[in-house]
Amino acid sequence: MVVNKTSSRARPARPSAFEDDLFQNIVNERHREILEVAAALFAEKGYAGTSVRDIGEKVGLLGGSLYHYIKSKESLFVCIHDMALQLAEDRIRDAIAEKKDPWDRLEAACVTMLEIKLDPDSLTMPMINDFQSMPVDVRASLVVKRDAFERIFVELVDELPLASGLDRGIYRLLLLTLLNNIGGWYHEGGLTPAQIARQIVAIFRHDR
Amino acid sequence: MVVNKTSSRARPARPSAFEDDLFQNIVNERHREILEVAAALFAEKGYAGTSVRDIGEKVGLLGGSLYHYIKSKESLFVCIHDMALQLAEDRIRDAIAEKKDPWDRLEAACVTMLEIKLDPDSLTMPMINDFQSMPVDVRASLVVKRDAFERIFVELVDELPLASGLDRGIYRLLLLTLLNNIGGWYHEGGLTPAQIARQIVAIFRHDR
DNA sequence: GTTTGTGTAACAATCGTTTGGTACTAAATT
DNA sequence: AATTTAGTACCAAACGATTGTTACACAAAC
Repeated sequence: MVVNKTSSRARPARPSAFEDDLFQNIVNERHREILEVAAALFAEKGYAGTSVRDIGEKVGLLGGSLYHYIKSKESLFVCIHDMALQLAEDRIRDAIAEKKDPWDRLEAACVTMLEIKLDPDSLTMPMINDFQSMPVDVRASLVVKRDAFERIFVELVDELPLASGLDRGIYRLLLLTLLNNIGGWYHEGGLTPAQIARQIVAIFRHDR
Repeated sequence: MVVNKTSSRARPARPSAFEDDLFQNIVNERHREILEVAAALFAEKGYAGTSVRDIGEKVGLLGGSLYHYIKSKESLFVCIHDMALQLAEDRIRDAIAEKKDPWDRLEAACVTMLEIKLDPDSLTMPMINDFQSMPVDVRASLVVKRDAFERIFVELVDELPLASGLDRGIYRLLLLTLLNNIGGWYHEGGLTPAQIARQIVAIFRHDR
């Protein structure tokens, strides 16, 4: 039948949805795809280095068409960033809840953190460090949220029976710097995120 | 005197230079200024986030006029990057030459490295991690040179009487990750670069 | 009179974003 | 059951701004 001469575009706006579930899924599907693709691109090429058209191409849309789903490129980044932080915080709190020993808890947190940050196809990956090319006001708000997230590690480090002579402030700062920047050289095929995390904790372990 | 009606532009191309030294200096002065300003901007806003006109404005030139000194924005970055690495390597080799004890040598290297990377007005500062928004081929060549530079630390780590159970490969990778990314949060007024470096070595110190 | 430094002005490309229209579906109205 | 209405998902095309870069003119110094 000649019915679909124009089928190359114009995917059905909605599926045959008697059930609201499916409809919801389709909508969220696209939203989620955009978030994930954008997250991956931001992580790979930075915020300034990623164009809206780049994102569109990877989802199969024109750049302009993205604006049906997003308010602006900036808001898209902020959204991704916030979701990533929230998801990470939840997963980490979950992981440390079952542990009692302070060093075990720190290790669990580090392992989870790295697994999140190094997961190549997850929107949680790009808890990007790319605040650089951001407008200053946005950057400020991002930093605030990041700081809030990192308070988990304040608690964890405070629990530690840490060797005297080590300042807990810089200790935590250094640990987070490490966790945040493994992504710069990590590639699949070498050590697993968990193995790396355990090496980190091994180095940072200085008992009182 | 009305002599300088047009003085807002057209600074004398050369000073009254009987001596070649001075002439050389002036030429290099401009060159160096451009290198430094560009370095600072790249470090602050990233490569993609810094425009040629941004750089020009900070040196007091129009964007187009910069092309009297540079071949392209890309080559400017590469040039800065290479000079920074060379300078850093020299200074670090210098600093460790006088030390004998392996841990002392590592500490000297770390202190020097951080002093270089955290010096706000030095073109050595931006041994930037911003390879992200770079064309892939350029990125590859930058990584090669960076790897060459970091071989200093391969030697230093190999010398260490390191506690067994610690893999020297990741150990070095983690140490460098740390040194390379302090710039993300460092600001003057807190600990000095040297103090931070010593804290790092204190944490990384695990004798056999 | 050539060389060196700079401004002016433009180039094509790309940027984020907006507008307007088209294909389509789901629900409402007839 | 047929037709209108509403609304979604998308493309096509353009918008003004900004990007890296070049061509050309002019002024000062040699």
